[in-house]
Amino acid sequence: MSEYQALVDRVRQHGLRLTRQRSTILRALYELHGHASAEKIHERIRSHHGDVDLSTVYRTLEKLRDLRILSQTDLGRGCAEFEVVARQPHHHLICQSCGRVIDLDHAYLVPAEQAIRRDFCFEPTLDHLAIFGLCHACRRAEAVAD
Amino acid sequence: MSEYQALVDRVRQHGLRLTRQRSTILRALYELHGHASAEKIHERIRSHHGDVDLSTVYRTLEKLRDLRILSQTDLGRGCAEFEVVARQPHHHLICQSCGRVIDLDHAYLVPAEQAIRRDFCFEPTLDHLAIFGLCHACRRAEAVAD
DNA sequence: ATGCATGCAAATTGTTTGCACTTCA
DNA sequence: TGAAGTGCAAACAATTTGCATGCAT
Repeated sequence: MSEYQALVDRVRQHGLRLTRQRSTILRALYELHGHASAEKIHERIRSHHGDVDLSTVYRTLEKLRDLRILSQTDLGRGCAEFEVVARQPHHHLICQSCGRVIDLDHAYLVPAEQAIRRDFCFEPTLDHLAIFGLCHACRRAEAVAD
Repeated sequence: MSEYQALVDRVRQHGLRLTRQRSTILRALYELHGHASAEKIHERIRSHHGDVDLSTVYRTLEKLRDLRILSQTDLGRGCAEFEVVARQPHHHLICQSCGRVIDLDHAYLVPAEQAIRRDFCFEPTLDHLAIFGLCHACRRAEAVAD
């Protein structure tokens, strides 16, 4: 079963109706693999599939996020970014200076995650964290400038 | 020397002009201790001090953030929140269901921070992280509902 | 005095909403 | 059939910008 099919099935299982718009949005999301803003998804659909109203895109993304089929993250680009929730959570290091995005394996956060769960009975949604900072290159550049 | 005076000095040290607006914004920020949105700061100023244009508030906050005098965080309330950077970093657990905010000591993130620095030569700005999830009470409520 | 800062008003951007119409289950 | 979903246009809210004027250094 394709990954796309699996997505469609999950939507169905939650009792959502499978409309043309929804399957198109899922397809676009799958094709864009990686994060995508509502706007980007909308564009992709306009250029590769039929058309779906932007407000429908927003409504659908919100619904899928609530069902935890998608994760929503703020990558510091001034808009929400969505992604299909992976079996394996993954995170991002975002350089505040050059904008570079580095993938970060979930293993780095497991200790913190466990401690938080243990000490606060708080279940963190750590499937897609954004950590801002300075990358190697920009750190250097800044050191020189000082 | 008061904390407020220290703030003013830091602004000066960075070569910024100390205008009436800027010192008012710093004062409001100090008085509000804790996070505050541009809007909230603006309101505080209107009710307790003279008046400063909202756009000036935005411009100032941006500048102070760039100088790392302030930290900017997205606490999921649909607007940016600012806070004077503390000597001691601190973080927040935010319940996606009820909106409750729980303080999280920096110690929880030290291992991750060190590993990231070591493995990626990436300097994370971990002075104010927001971790979303479900608090104890909401976890329970959800378990019952299922 | 000069250039950084401000106020004002208008523009932008991302997102949400009301409502009549459509469509899937 | 009936509730859930959609398109459209309009409303919103947060933030940004252009430009003439003002003030700290």
